Amino acid sequence: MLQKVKEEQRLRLACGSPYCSSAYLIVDSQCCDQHDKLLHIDAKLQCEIPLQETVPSLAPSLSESHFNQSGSFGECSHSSDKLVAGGSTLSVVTTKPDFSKLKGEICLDNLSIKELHETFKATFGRETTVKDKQWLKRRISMGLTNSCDVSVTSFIIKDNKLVKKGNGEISNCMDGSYAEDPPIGNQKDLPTSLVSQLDYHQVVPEKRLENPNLDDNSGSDDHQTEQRAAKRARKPTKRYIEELSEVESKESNGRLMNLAKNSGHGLISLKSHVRLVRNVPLGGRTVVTRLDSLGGYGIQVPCVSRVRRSRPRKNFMALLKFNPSGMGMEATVKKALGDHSFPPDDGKESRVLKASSTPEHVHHQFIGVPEKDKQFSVMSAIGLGHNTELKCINSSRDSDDNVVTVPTPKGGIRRKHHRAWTLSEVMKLVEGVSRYGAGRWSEIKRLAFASYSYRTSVDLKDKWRNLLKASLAPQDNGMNSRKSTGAMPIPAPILLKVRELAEMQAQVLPNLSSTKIAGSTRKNVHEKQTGFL
DNA sequence: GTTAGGG
DNA sequence: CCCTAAC
Repeated sequence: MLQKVKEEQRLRLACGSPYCSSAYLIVDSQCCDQHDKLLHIDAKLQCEIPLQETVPSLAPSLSESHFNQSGSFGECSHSSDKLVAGGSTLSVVTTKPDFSKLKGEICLDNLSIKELHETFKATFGRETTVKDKQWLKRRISMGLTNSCDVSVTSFIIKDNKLVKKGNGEISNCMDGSYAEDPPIGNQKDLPTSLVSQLDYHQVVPEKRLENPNLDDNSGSDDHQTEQRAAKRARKPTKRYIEELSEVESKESNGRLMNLAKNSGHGLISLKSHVRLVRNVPLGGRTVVTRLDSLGGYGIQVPCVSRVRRSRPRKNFMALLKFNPSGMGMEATVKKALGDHSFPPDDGKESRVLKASSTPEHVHHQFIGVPEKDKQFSVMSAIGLGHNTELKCINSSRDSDDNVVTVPTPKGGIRRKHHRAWTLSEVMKLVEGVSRYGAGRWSEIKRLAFASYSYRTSVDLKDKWRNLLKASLAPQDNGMNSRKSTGAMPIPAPILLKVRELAEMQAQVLPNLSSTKIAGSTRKNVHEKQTGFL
């Protein structure tokens, strides 16, 4: 009897976990209806509550439970339809569930807890003290499949290997489970509403099924502890924080609306799992920390309000470079630079005042539409066969390394503006790749891009990646795509060369030791090189 | 420090 | 272009 009580405690605690995992739970326990029943109790209690739009990843603050990190709710909830097939027993709403038939593991596996522990250890490399087979099995399954979606599949653990069972076996096991105890109620048409209510649980986190008499939550603690240990702690990246903050701000708005809507339905407070803890001004930037259940940890992560970094027009450099009368802009550029009076970075004032100063500062003010049109016409007039000509124009202006950087809170620096790749840069890159090979980015940077100090090797690599992508993508009409993207289109011949090079590189790279290339290929390279030299 | 890959 | 892991 004591065993039963213990079992029930654990189940209740488990089911009292965030409701976002309810659907998951209920599906997962198709073969063992323990969670099922309790969940149905929950569902019954929630019957009065109107349906709400679901808000994913909204978990109650109380329970940074292990289910939170099992995966996104959306991922798990898609299997809610399984509920229909599972044959729920909603009628069991008041009495204790009959755990007597839970003893036999029905279909998942036949391992004892001890064996499960061993498997767990083999999977996660550590011991566990959890005695909940359901939990153990799920953990192992998730660990072995790297997925939270074990609910839709049944598993057998054999010799530390995971064997997926087909759906047919699942239904078999359900037969075994439910046939003994035919559901009393009319469960077939229930699930629709039940599922909806389970969804709704997300926005009603406070409504819990908790029995004060069964306050021993050791099992739950165990679960949480194990779960925490199973997943490595990872400091959230700045981007994560930023983007999450963005989402949260939206979500909180929606939540407030929900709160207002529900105020008449006897609901207790809607406690969000995100609580702003304090505001700390930091370097002129307001940093808000909050309590977040990141990966199941109740830790505080900084929460910054994200300011969209606006980007200047992409093809500005190209436009400037291709402007035949571009020299006329120098005066205005200088003036603008003076007006902006930005701090000179590492003693490059002299360069700033040179004619080839960064135009990013001023392009909003000084670039007009007529110029743009003129430049496009110039480009098309030059055509693709006059690369050398383009290069002459560009190389005289591309040698500025006057990159505007902004310090990041972390101490690093970050370039402030996007700098469009010019055609000549692209050609240099292609040439460099053909000469030194894709992957030797630092070489290419040092030798072919010596004068382009604002292009890092990473930039080269990224650009090459994009070129590759562009070369493989179907080439459409240049005019249309140019207008839509705003970026300078890559001429087809260059894309062709990129593709050829990529093809070549794929063959060359595996045989890294051979410096010399096969005759035909080498000839090909030479042709490309002469084309750009 | 470089490179590869994801964001 | 940024960031990170991995080398």
